[in-house]
Amino acid sequence: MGITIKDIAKHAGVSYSTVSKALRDSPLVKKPTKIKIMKIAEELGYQPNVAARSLVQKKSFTIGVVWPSVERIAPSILITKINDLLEEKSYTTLLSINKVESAIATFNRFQVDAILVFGENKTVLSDSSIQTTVPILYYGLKENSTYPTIDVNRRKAIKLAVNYLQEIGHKKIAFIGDLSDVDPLQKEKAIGFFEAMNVKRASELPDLVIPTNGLEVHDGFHAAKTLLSNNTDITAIISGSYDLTRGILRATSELALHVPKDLSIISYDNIPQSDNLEVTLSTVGVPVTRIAKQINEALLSIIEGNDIQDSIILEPELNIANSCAPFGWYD
Amino acid sequence: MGITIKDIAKHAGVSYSTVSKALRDSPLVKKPTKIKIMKIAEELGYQPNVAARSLVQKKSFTIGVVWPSVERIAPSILITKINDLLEEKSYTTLLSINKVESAIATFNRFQVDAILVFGENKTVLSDSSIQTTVPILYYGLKENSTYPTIDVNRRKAIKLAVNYLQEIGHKKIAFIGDLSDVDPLQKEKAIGFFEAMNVKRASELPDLVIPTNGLEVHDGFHAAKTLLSNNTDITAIISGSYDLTRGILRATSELALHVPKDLSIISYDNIPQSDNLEVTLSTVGVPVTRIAKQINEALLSIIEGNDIQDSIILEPELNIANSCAPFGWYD
DNA sequence: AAATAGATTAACAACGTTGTAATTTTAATT
DNA sequence: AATTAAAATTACAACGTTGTTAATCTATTT
Repeated sequence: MGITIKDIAKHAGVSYSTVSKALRDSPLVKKPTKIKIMKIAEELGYQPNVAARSLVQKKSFTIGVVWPSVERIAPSILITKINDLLEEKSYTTLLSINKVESAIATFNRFQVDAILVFGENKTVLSDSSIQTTVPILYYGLKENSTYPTIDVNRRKAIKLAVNYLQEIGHKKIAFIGDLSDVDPLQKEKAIGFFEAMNVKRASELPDLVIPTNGLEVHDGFHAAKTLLSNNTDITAIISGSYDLTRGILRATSELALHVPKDLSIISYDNIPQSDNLEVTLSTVGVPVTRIAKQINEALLSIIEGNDIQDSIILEPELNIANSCAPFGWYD
Repeated sequence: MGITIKDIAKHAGVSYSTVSKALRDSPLVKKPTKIKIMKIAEELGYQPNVAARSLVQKKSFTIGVVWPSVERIAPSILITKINDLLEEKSYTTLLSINKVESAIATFNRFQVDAILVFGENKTVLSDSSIQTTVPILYYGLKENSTYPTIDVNRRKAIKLAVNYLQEIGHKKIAFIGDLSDVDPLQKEKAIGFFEAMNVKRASELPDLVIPTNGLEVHDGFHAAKTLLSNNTDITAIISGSYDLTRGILRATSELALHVPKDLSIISYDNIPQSDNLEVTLSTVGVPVTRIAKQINEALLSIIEGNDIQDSIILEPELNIANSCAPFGWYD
């Protein structure tokens, strides 16, 4: 069907091994022949056959990404970034939306060079259920997995936020986030809040912890409305995600509350601000670009066969912008 | 690295061609040997090498999906469905989030059996920029493409909704949707509304057409709030998407309006209702399961080499549930 | 002009699998 | 027990590519 190097060889009147070398710009072939061959390849619309190539090279220059939930928005920005970085190194990423085990099996059959698994909130899978000869990297919470993992210290992130707000004088600090048991990633954030506030559980701070049932904009909107109509003495809010924060801002503007004059907000997530919100957000978290870079490096490294140090926890940073101000600043 | 059929052959004391046949359950090998071989394969954790297989079979049992925007939620449900259907036929789907041209090139190198391109709102690409020997199927609006395309008659869908509402006595019918020029798919819906209402453009129905700047829940929420606080005589709303509808319902409940008593709603999109909204929605559109089935069939068909009739427009259907009622029904 | 080193090109095995043709084993018939 | 047909197994080429080794060409030196 497709054009092969043999077709090109015939057209060019050379052997097909010369064509192979020419196309990969080997120094073993003379410039003029190289140019001639490349031109013919171009004309014929030649596309190298990965199957054949990876069969002999045992390399496909492809990274398989296990992406069990296409529906989440947050990780999308991250995967796009990672994709771009890998493209620079002439790697291609391919996503699978199948169940983790079967996605990994598929990628093994395809002999991808590495597999990146996005830690799923629901399924924490045991290593034993996985069969792979391709190296695997996890992104997300490490539970009982022994595969190398990259994760963010979410707990510390929220603590940073609490501590900062306390330093600048805030006393009544609320937390809006998803506390549901199913998502360990979200739970980490809540625990960070509890620890920073010196309590053990949500019930000890009934007025300050507003659980949402998701991470969408309207979840934040509703939580904020509930919170702010009952508790007028709250001076600062920590939000569990970027989308929640957008909802919170929507609520404040509806209640005619000015940020940061009437209310300080620090948001988890450190993604480039796409929407034009009324204020630039103070955030806490690891910038996606940094996460992407780390994952990229780790991927490249495990491909080389260098076992990376088993687990990398990225430390969050605090970014102060215009959504928070010292307590009493405007009085 | 990986286990090959030759390894299995050695363990089983048979030739590797027997192993190949045994693993594909060929009638050419005796049952006992077959069983023995399969057990060994299982034990060794054998994974067939797609590269080698597709090299000789010229088939990879894989469908490449060009997925330029991982961030959209609506198509996610669809692709998940398609994935499931194809899995039944032992096909695997792999997504690429690269630019259309380069995604198609990648899939050609991988010798996938077919490529499914999700029509992107922004890029309407010309055929000439595409180099492919793998058959392509488009989902979405057909512009100047000559590739086979499957699309939904969005214009007619909205008309159906308008006509039905008129039949049951509604006069003041509003439309909430994205009218921005960048997305031809959304524009089609608006045109459907204009045509059904016998006007040429939005400006002729200033109070009845509420443009949103997106298709998210809060876009619907805001549009509905604007609409309903200015116009108390509106008796029915047609919504451009499922998410918008969710926002609209949020607004009505906040304004203490009862659906369908005070307001009838018909929503575009026909997806299985996951959230538990207060009412079951009357919808207009093509059920995702039907779209998925069509795409699935078309894909399988073009793989067989049967050129499908160039373009398939799916006709929408009206589903009446509890979110709309005849005008004056409750008086 | 012959010899030789260096540059360029060609030949060919290998990768893991499948399909076909060839061979061996088994069972049935005489 | 010898023949034969059927069943089961094996051998081997092929898929498109790469890397290594072998062959040829070119230019330089004598």
